[in-house]
Amino acid sequence: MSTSRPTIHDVAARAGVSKSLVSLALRGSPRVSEASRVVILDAAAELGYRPNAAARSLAHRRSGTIGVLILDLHNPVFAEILDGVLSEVRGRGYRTILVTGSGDPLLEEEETDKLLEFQVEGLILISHRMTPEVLRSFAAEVPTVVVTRSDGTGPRMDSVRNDDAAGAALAVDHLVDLGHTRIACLTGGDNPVSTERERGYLEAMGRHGLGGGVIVVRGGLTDSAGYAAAMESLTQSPTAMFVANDLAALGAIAAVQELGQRVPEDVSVVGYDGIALGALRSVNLTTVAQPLEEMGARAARQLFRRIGHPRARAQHVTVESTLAIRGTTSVPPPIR
Amino acid sequence: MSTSRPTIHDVAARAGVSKSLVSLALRGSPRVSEASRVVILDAAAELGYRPNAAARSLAHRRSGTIGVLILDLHNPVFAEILDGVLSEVRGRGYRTILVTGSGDPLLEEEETDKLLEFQVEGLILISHRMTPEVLRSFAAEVPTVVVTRSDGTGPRMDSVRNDDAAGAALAVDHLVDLGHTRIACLTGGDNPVSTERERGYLEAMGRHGLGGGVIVVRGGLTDSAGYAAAMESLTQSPTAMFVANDLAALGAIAAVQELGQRVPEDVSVVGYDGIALGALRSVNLTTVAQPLEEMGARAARQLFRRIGHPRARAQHVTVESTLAIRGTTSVPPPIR
DNA sequence: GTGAAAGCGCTAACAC
DNA sequence: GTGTTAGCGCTTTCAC
Repeated sequence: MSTSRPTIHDVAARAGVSKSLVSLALRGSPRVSEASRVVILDAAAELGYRPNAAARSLAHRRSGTIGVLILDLHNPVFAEILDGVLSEVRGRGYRTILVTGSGDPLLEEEETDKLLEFQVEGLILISHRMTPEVLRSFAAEVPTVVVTRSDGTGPRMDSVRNDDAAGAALAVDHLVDLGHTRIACLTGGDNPVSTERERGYLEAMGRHGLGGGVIVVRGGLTDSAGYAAAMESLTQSPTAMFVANDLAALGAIAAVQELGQRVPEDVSVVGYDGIALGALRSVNLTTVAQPLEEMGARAARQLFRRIGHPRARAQHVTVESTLAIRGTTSVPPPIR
Repeated sequence: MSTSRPTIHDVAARAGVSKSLVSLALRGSPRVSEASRVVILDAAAELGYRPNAAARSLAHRRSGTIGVLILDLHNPVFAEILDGVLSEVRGRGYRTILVTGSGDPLLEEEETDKLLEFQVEGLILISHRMTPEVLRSFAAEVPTVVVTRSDGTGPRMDSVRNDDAAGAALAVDHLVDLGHTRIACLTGGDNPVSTERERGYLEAMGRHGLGGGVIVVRGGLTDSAGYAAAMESLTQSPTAMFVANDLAALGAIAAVQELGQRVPEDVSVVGYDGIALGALRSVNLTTVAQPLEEMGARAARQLFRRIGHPRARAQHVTVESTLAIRGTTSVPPPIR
């Protein structure tokens, strides 16, 4: 019954010792005699004793947990970053509490609030959508690392990101190299990451003397948003598309094919992120690939560094993204 | 500073009232005068007071959280089930703690242990891999709902699943209807769900008089496992494949195409799960679709029912899966 | 080695 | 309405 979970007190009674000795024994203190250790551990096992994390956290004044906020469980990109985080966190004896805010700034703030109520000792925010002020107020309370953005700078706040504008330029350069000039940009909407990618596209187009022929269509970061944006962009007959992320790029490919055109023969498509799914031969998506797991692992390492030294200088890491040239890009079709 | 977070005591001092009144005011009790209410709320805001969940949980003797274990963040199927769970949980004033065990029974047990240490009031296990005994021991401590399996039955344990064998039969029937006889089954490995799907395949094949021509290849539940299994199965020239899940089916399609064959003209492919990605036109995967969100929502509802009535009879729900006929299946190629 | 006692931040009677 | 008091389950001095 959850109404009567055995406590340290019950264990002590059964073992015929004091509460404090049980506490010591349970945490493997060397100052406990072998005899009592055995008795206590046996009693605990027989009773099915399970420590109460709330009580421990209260008494110990540290929770031994870190909180992770992720944008959206549907996008595999976050699962891959999270893998990196978890592999670093495990083994340090910390546990992770995971929440999602689904891209809603208010919900995200609420969820992060709850994380702090749990007394997490650190925060990793993966693609959050909160305002800089909100972010700063969290970072003032607890060590914080922001992944995929660097906008919110401030004390006690580190970041890990890639250079989205530079990544976008890689994509555009590749398409221009292939001979494309009518290159559409399907944006990811109003969020810093997408805005940067769009800016990188615009700058690169300008650099190539194509600033007059840009095609920008507002989209989103999901497959269906990519589908819709691609449909809209196709009225302007681009020969190539640079899409805000891989998921949307998959949607864009669907749209192209649905209109009876082929990828890449009629329309080339480049995504962004480098999700594992894109590397599958049936998908074979050309994309700007971020080192996702590494980003997660670095974020976790930075966090523990800061938990150790709360007053350390802010550290902002920019990782290198690379162009993964696969099967969805080729030379443009002959002029029609 | 996390070393000096303001407590209810600080708020009381600043507002010039007692701790208990602060506690009452903060939880919106009507027995607090408007005047003190304002003073207290102001003081709390000025101090940046944030309640300590551990302390509240300890005093209140309920944590207000439920724990969810999911198999794998990489498979979108779990994100979709989780959507259903979260939409039910939110609004009931409960919070959710999410952990993953990555399919490792020991890790899963550890993670679930931690969930219980957090004093979660209920457990939703989505595709766990733990043994029935372990499962039962958890369910004995806390209301538990198992999703996608029903094997572990016992008191205080509900379940939501689909009939995997029946679903597999839908797939085989469809392929046989189209005229296929050389139908391979790419299994998902040694786990109850995959085993059931394989059994359904074998039974359906037998029912159609094809029991002598079964082709079973051991695979897994990831895209790369599907790819490898498909490669292996193709040495036996099947005209159709029933694959353990959608993710693996995507891998299988990649393999078929890589060998220069077309889907569905040369080889038909049927998946299982009904992930949103499969509905995309560029993917257009024929599959046995489970009502994923609904499964999550029902699991949450069952859990709250049981939290309310811990001794209620176990409730095992089987939801209806349907065949989504899309673009990866067609009649077999003419005999070569 | 072991136990008694104080206290972590909060809630919940019960007085006043 | 408001304050006092006694815990919730655990850790942690500090005696012995």
